[in-house]
Amino acid sequence: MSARTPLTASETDLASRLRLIVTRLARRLRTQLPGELSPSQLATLSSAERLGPLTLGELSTAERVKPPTMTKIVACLEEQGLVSRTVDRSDRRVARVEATAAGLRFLDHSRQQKDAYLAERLRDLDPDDRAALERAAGVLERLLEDR
Amino acid sequence: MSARTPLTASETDLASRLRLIVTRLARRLRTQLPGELSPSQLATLSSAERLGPLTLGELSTAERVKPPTMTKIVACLEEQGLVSRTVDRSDRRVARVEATAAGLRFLDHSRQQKDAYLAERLRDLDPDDRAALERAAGVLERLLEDR
DNA sequence: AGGAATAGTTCGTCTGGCTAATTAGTTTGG
DNA sequence: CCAAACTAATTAGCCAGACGAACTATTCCT
Repeated sequence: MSARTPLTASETDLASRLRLIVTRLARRLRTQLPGELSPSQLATLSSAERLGPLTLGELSTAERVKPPTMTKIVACLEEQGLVSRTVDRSDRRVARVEATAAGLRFLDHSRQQKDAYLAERLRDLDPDDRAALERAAGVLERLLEDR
Repeated sequence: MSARTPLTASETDLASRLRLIVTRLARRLRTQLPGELSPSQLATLSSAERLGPLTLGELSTAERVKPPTMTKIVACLEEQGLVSRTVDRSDRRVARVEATAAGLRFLDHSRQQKDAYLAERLRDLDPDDRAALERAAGVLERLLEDR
């Protein structure tokens, strides 16, 4: 976490370009879909799907949210039938949260909508611009992997 | 805005990879720096800098926020000495908001911090991975332009 | 068995956004 | 030329989402 040697100008320059791009594009994707679920509800639903059945505690650390908040988020998702809770049989303190079929449908639909926005713009690119994005996507995916 | 021909699988696939990358990275950048200014305060300060002296009304449309909200945001920034307000001489209803020297320093500092997170990770990449990102940055910048 | 630890919830509060109504200043039609 | 209509900003009151502290229920440990 500590700096080893000072960062070069080209390093910080690329970093700040990427930061601007990422934050602006994310904002645009977010505002694209004034969904019926709050951002953290949607994110929680998505985590529940990606990471399989999770306890409330696991969900709250994954979403970087405090336990009381997660309690409310999950309660709301459950009311709408998008997730189900099942108490662990061997430890009845914990409850596992899982996306329901309706939850999966909802996620799928909302992703399609968001993807459509991007895809619509991507289709206008010439092949080697697109290839550049494919390449960068791989690099960034690896970069996001290791913590 | 309407679809011309159905999107191909590779188009939507790249779109959804990019969407995931962008939303996750944005989230990480956001939570990275639990700054002393709220997101919209920071964004407002930044707009005030980028777009020169702006009226409250202009700021509130730029930030997609309602006028009363902008009143509060600006009041808070002014209290901290990061922006200044000057009433228009010819129309005394409007007030123009401008970043002060302290505001500029603050922005500069906070940008450096945010960039540091990314830059730290970018420095571990081999040259052609970095080149791929440079290339992609250009493509995405253009893509964000036309809207 | 009984105390410490753990998962989740409840309660009260704070923050940041909104709408509706208000104030102050400007423009315009009769 | 002045009253009505309009406009910029503010004030007041409300709501949603997040938080910390305290509480309940359950399990673990000796």
